[in-house]
Amino acid sequence: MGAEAERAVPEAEEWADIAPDAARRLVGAAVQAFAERGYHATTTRDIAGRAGMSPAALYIHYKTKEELLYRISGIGHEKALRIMEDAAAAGGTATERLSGAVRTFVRWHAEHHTTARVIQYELQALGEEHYAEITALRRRTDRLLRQIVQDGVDAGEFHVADVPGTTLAVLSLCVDVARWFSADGARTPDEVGALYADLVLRMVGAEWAGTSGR
Amino acid sequence: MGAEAERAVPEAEEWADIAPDAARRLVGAAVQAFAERGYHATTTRDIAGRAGMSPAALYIHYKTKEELLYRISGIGHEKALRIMEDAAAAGGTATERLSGAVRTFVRWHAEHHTTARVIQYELQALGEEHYAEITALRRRTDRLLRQIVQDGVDAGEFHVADVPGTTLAVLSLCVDVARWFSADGARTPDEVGALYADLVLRMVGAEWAGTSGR
DNA sequence: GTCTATACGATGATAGAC
DNA sequence: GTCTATCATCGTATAGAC
Repeated sequence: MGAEAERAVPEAEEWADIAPDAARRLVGAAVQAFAERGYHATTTRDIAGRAGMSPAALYIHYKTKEELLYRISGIGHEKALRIMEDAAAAGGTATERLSGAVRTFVRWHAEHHTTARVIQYELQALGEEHYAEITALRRRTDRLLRQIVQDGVDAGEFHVADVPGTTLAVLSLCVDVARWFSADGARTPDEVGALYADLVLRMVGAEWAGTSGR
Repeated sequence: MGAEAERAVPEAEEWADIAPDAARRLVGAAVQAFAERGYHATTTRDIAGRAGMSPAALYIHYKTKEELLYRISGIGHEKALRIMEDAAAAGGTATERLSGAVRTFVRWHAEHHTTARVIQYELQALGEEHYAEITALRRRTDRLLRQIVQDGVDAGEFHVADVPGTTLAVLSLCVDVARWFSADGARTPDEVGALYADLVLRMVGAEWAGTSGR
């Protein structure tokens, strides 16, 4: 990476691989608008306007408004899944893997809260087929996390009575960061990630959990 | 309560104090529609249709579609606040009060997940003034929960490094139940409430937390 | 209070010039 | 590829009869 590109806005490089330039600008504009007002409250005119184009220009690059949401959702969910995959495949104890997974997953949801808010809370606006496709990605993420928790239980590191229920709660907790996180809030994405990793280790009854608060 | 009124649908009595009958039916229809599709994707025609009325009939009872959301949001948030107030005012240790608060709060969000989904996830559709009013109710709920946590820390029952952050996480966790809970899922509202009460006690490092899983 | 009919602005999407 | 102009439709809300 060139040292001169300091990227004040994380979103700037988030869609770097989308070409041409106009298509990328449209995605960026749509993410912002969808996150602010919601999919249905956002007009194609608004999206095009933010991208510096006429309303018609949008349809050169995307067939419908829904396709725009679908693209955003796909890329976002693949990124979230990748994070979970990497954490699950990492070495170390279940405790270390769970801690890493939560820290990274939460940090991404905080850092990219605009994108995350769209992919997590505008799902229902997807068409039926697209919705099913995205749901499959979500289930894979859930399975990976559940396996880490199960590994910890099997190894005697965690103490969890209801593994699926606890996993669901953990995922719900982490995802919901996208809803309340604000860039000008009191906490950095790093700090939230660290806090949440600690909280989740407590939730699963990890042996050494809670040390930091004791 | 009469033994013959078995209420298969919890929503049926949720708006019991709204009169006249048509206004109540409209609120019920709006809650269902808003929860299913979201506020902006719901048309006034849809709401009126579900309530068995013509589109115009809606405007006899509510000035705008937004007012309908505002009424729903107000009643729902007041109920949620009441739950938290009762739990905070209850006797017993901080551990008992936190456990009770979470169990009841979560049970309500599961049992009334349709209403809860609307009041928690369609907030942004409110007008500016209404939004501010509702936000005030939300802040009171947050303060009450935070005080319980702080009490537990002060009493040495809890071990929490970051009280506001942990409280935020707990509230986020509990509220998000409304998003994923389904009446035909594997768990009853009671079960979810019990699970979450346990998880939250672990999150705050309550002295005896985690017993059930160990 | 409810209905039918309708005003009227906004919206997703397209046509055709450049 | 982008723009201007425009279409067809939908959506909120109102008017006026009953």
